[in-house]
Amino acid sequence: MAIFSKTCEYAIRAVLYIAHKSALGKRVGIKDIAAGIDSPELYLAKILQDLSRKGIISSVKGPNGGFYIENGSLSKPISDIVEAVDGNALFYGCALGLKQCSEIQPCPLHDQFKAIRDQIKDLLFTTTIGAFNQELLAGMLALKK
Amino acid sequence: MAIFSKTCEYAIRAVLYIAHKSALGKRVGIKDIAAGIDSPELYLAKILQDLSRKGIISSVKGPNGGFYIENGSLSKPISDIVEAVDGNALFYGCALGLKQCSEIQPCPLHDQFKAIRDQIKDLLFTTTIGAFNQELLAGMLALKK
DNA sequence: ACATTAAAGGACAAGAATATCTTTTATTAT
DNA sequence: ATAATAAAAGATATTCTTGTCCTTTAATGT
Ligand code: FES
Ligand code: FES
Repeated sequence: MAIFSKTCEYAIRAVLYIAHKSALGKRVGIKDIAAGIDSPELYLAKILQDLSRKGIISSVKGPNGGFYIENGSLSKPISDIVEAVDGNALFYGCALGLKQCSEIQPCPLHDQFKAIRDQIKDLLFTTTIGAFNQELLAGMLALKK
Repeated sequence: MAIFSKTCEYAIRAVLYIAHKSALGKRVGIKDIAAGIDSPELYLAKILQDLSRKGIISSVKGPNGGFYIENGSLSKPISDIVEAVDGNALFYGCALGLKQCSEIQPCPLHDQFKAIRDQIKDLLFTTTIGAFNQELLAGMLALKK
């Protein structure tokens, strides 16, 4: 098992793709994005519809339409995407699936896992959607397989 | 999404349950285990069959039969269970689902994620199945919801 | 030997995640 | 106004995960 669902992996890659194109004032169509991140086009369309409804990305229909990200949204954390798609189990859930993670009745992995989980939170809560724009434009980071 | 599959959560909880009972020389039946870790009995039976085939736990049929763990196996790492059930994507896979995690064509989260992934590996590779036996016997750790 | 017990094995069912297809709605350019 | 474009929406298909049921096999005690 990976750390994110496949849907969430597509979502993050797509949002980062849109973000760096969007920083240039360009809107991008679903075909472009799907090709850019190597994902099934029609499935990705569903995911982006959802992110659009949730206000993480924006879109316009019609000619020259497409997806884009408000400048203000570039400073939103990656965790917003994760939470929208996978929920917050990764941030607050018990590693071993107990109903709730608790200090009082901890599971065997609790102490060590909590430290790791805090770092995952830290990574996702403090890294913004726009953080990689330069490196993405420079081609130093990959979004496709 | 949680960090382990539900199947893997059941597997780890069950193995730890068997381990601490087993340290007392007791074998435990599937009913006992399922009640002890709060899991669907028949599904758990399938999971334990699999772990038994893979040599992580042992079993005997018939009266006074049940599951147990060889003393030697108590020193096996938890990662053996995870790998048997969820594979090794968590240890070696790319956070964003790229075909392979690479230093040369890293995904945006690579640098930071690698550090976290290394800690997950460290936790699971160095923590043994038997490590929690005392605390489990003392009732200081929980395995059920 | 025989009956009883408990896991192993195979088949099936329900649900969720992933993926595709078709129609509708909004926007733009002519 | 009209035609063309592109996302939204709704419906359906496929695959994987999770869960259950039923029969078989192996071990034990009498
Ligand atoms: S109780 Fe399991 S991680 Fe906290
Ligand atoms: S390339 Fe994505 S985690 Fe290494």
